[in-house]
Amino acid sequence: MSEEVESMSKVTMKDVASVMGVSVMTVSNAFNRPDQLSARLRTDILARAEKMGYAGPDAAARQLRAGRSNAYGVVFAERLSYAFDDPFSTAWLAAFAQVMEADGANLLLLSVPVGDTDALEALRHAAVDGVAAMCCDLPSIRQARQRRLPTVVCTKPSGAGSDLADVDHVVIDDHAAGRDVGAHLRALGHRDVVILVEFSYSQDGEGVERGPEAFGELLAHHDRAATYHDTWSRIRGIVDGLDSPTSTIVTAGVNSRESGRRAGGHVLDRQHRPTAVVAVSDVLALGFIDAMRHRGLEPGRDISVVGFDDLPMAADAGLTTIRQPIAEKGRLAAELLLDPARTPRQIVLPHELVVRASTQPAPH
Amino acid sequence: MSEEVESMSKVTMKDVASVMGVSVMTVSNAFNRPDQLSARLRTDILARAEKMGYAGPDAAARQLRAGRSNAYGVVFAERLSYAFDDPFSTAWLAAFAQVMEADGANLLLLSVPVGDTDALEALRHAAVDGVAAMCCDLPSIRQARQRRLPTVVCTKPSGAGSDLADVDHVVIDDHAAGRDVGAHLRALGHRDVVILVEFSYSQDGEGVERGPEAFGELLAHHDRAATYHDTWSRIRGIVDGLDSPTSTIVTAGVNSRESGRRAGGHVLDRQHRPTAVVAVSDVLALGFIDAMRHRGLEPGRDISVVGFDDLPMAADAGLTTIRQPIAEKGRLAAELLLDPARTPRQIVLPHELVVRASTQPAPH
DNA sequence: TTGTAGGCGTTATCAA
DNA sequence: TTGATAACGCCTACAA
Repeated sequence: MSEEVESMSKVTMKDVASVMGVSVMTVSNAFNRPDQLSARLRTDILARAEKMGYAGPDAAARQLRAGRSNAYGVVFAERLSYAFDDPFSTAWLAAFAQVMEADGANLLLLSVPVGDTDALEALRHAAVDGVAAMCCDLPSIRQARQRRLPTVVCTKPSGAGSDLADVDHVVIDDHAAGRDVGAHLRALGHRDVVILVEFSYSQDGEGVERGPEAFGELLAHHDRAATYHDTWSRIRGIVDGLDSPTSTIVTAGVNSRESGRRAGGHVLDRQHRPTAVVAVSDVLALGFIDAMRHRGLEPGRDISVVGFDDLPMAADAGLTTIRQPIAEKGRLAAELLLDPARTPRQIVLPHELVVRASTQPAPH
Repeated sequence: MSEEVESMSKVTMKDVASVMGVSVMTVSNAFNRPDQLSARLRTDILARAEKMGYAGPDAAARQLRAGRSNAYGVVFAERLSYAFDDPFSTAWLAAFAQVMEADGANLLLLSVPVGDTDALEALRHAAVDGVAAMCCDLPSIRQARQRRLPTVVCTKPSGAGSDLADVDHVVIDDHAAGRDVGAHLRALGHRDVVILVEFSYSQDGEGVERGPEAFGELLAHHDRAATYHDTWSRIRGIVDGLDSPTSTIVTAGVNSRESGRRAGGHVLDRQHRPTAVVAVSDVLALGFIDAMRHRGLEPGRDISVVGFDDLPMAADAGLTTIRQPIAEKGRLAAELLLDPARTPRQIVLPHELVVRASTQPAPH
């Protein structure tokens, strides 16, 4: 029915303008400035544009002209499916999104797995006005900063890379939090502690244990690590707080309940059981508790268990944990991004040890 | 230290080129085509660019030039925090993201609440190569199509808007699913059924009831509705399956467990309790079960309960429900977007009534 | 109320 | 291996 169907190529403002016998500017105004032309003309132009198959002002061209995209990137070191599955992640995102949304800004989710150079390239090509990193590796942060984009991270890249010392951040003092946990367990008399961590240290597979003898090496690695800075700091803190070198580190592979359950199995089925287990996240800790219950063991009574984060389900499970203001982290990160003038831009939020039934005095 | 600090304005390729005494093209190649120039020159250019504060090729300009953004939009009719909180939503997103990720594409999350014209504008300005709508209102779909973007929806805009009849989609037959539920309950002898829905019909507040007399009006409304098409179809199906006009519709306000709990309270505390309750989502159904348990009632024994979706937690709760392939929906939506040639482009996936302990024969 | 000129920063093409 | 030119599609000035 439409007379002027363009047989090929994209219909542009110029086409619409020439067909209508008006200037390009008038067409532009018809779309963006209704007050700049007669209602009648505007209606005609819009109708004709529609009929011609004009798609409306091109977003990329408009962004180039405007110098901004109205979108903010969120970088994950993990696959995006993790971002949607993990309770910490979704809570952070919800808070971050709420602030962005209120400002009419959109979210661009970017997955940049450690070592994935293509993804790092994609980060370079993403049209965003700023970047927030909930958890990410050093190269991502460097990439974002090299692009001169406002950049906020939510775990501090401590130790490694002095070039990142001045990056904007919203964090907690993970080392102090770890120390609180260690001290708590020590006060309860625990001397034999397993630390359950999510990542794979070097080539360690799931369930691999590292005894005290490896701690020096581990902590040295900490300073060079490209990611997991919060976890490393926590571990260091836990060890400091325990003030005893008899802890063991067990790697779970990934940060999930299922993973914690499996790694927990390894820990529970070995000959010598610890009196306490600290997981570097609630999710892992809850998985460990699953493993305990599966074997008829009761957290607190048989083995004390501690997590990190204080997710809602931690309370339900009676899990002793470190509470950190997850939503506040997301909210502030978004606000720092939206308002470059806002200060301070390096924020350390308070954490709190929440003692519940899962930690009890060590036996004997 | 850097000699050539530009005092103001943005450093561009041209600046770098002139300082280096090479052409703009060479600088461009230094960034994008390492093989097009000597390694030596490339290194020099990159180093100088860095020192000059050049941010790297501008993403918007590059996208304009390339004609694509490598990002796909996901439109929600809800606030983004809902997208991260709701289990159905996160499951769909995880699957959708997985496919996109594998293709190196990014996700742009767009919240377009019903009636929010600004957000609709934002959708027009978003630089994306395609749009998927997990749940969204008609105007959003129209906007996306008007932009001539590949568009896929995951709930069919049935009835309303014949202009949308040919939109690509990945759906289930919600009406048939509803009918299965209705028939199941009817076979069990249930004649007095409450349908718990998430949205607010016209100005109805939370817990407002609509008796059979309003059904005609409700279903007529269905055909004009701008959103919630799946829910409307389900309701219509349930009523058809029950084959009796004695059902009542109760609105919960939003689709959340908490909301289902509260609306469930209204239903349970009224004088006349139904023998069965069908919620249009598992989340609502689980909330209703919470409300029952809170009053010492047992699902199935005291009141039969049915949900929709078959989330993992539905199985744990022994909830009879309609299983739909959530991840498959997300995966296929992404694949349709990424491959415009893929057929068929209107997919109806199978659903299945999963009968569990929460539905039992009606008393007496 | 409408039109004209110019540039936003890149990159494909083709020539040298 | 490198360079000049010409779009890409739009919108801010400013002029009429």
